Amino acid sequence: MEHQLFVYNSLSRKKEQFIPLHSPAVGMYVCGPTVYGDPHLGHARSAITFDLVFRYLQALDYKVRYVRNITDVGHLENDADEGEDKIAKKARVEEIEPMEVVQYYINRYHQFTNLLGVLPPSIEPQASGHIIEQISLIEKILKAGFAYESNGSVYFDVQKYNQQHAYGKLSGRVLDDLLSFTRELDGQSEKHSSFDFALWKKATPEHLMRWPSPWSDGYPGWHLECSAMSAKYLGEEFDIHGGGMDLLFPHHECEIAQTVASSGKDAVRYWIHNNMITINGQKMGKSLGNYITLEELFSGNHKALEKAYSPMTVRFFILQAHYRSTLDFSNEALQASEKGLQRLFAAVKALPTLKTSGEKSDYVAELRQKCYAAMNDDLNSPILIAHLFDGVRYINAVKDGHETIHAEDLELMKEIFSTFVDKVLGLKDETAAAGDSGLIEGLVNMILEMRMDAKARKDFAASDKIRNELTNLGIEVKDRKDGFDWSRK
RNA sequence: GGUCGGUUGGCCGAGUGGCUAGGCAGCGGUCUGCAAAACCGUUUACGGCGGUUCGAAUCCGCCAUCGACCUCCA
Repeated sequence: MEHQLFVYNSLSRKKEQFIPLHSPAVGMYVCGPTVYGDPHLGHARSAITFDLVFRYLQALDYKVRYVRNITDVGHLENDADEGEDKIAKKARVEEIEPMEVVQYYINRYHQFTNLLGVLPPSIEPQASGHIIEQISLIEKILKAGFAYESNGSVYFDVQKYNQQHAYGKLSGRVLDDLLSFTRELDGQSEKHSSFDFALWKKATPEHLMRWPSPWSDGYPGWHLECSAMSAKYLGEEFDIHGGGMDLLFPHHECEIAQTVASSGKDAVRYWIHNNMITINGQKMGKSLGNYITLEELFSGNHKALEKAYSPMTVRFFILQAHYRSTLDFSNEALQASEKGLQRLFAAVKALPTLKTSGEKSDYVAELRQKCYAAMNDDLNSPILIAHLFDGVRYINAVKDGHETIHAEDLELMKEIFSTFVDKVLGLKDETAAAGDSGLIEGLVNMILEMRMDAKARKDFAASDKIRNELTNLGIEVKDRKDGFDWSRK
């Protein structure tokens, strides 16, 4: 590979050069949503972060198998492996089948991530479709002696595991410290220790989602699906595992323990975690009740929203921050992104119309290098965007005749914008996309030509009337020295 | 209490031992019948206190403060 990509590995807490196990093939597993609620801004950040990784790896000519799971079973409502399954609860409350809940929210998730320009993963496995794999993994862990059965349920024996391996190495935790601070078990629990976690849970009689197993009719523990499905589709060892930072502990820590316990080795080479979205400095989350769903965001129908924000505005807003930083939500920030994105696309639209002349310059080639350098440095999309805005300034200067661009440089500039704006950042011009745009374009151009004639006659009453009418129809007109530009709002 | 991470100009948000991202907003100007856009210029920030250094916002220490995780959360 021509470029040296460095990514921050949560395990080593350092930026490391990314070297795939089997280049040019890359295996990436990302924790997807638990489908019991509408997707919100936090889901968008995770989806977009790993979409960026997916896209950039492909731009570097890697062949990526991107697996993103759907959690549709086993994710419990409360702590200590004692609560109700989230999806089962939703189904009970709404008096529908659990799988109806699952399907509904999968559809919603796909609908909204699609609007956000998130590419579908290569494989999107569901936990409920991989019960056999999960049971077989439990058997391996039992056989290796790192789990025990208790009243029809199976638990992972964290303390035993910790005697031979380092439990907590991903999140920087020390088991003894954890144990000394945690509350005592009440003696009723099936677990030997509070940090043991469920691999298999025996279903209560009223529990709807249940499968037969050697231990009981029941269902798998939440952490298990990722270990089982990543191994199935990416092998015992693979390159990247991603997810939100809030999954680092205990979810990913447990995954590591399960994998090491069953196979004796670590599966994941690079752990990548995206940071949270905050609102008024506080994490946006379901449990805090301060989250904004994507539907609300796109419609503006939420008390915290001054207006609706388009999917691309949201995507751009998220990409303007580095994925490992918290990103604070505010109307002001979203509106700044909205304006900035318009400026970016105005330049993209101007690009094919630029007149070429003058000498070749190093500027464009250097710009291209800077863009790659930004992405190679732990996928620094905000720096990439800053460089692209440099390019925007240059494009505008050429457009206004203050600067010249050689034909070869123009081609290179087009390539840069196509690669980075379209392919890597995945930004699409929403205003341009319409099925009948050909007809509309023709009509608007015709009307604006007539307005030009009116202007030439100094009939400003007519020309202003045309402009006002078009503005009312959502078409913004911008006069130029030698003609006009227009765009749909 | 433990672990980790922030604290940057009006707002968002990068980065860095010396060359002072970027976006948005503001101000002044160019252009324009007007408007918008664009362009040019402009406002020069890094929580506090010490230390290291020729030089620190960037490294170290202490303090303050905010947050994340330690229960489910992207």
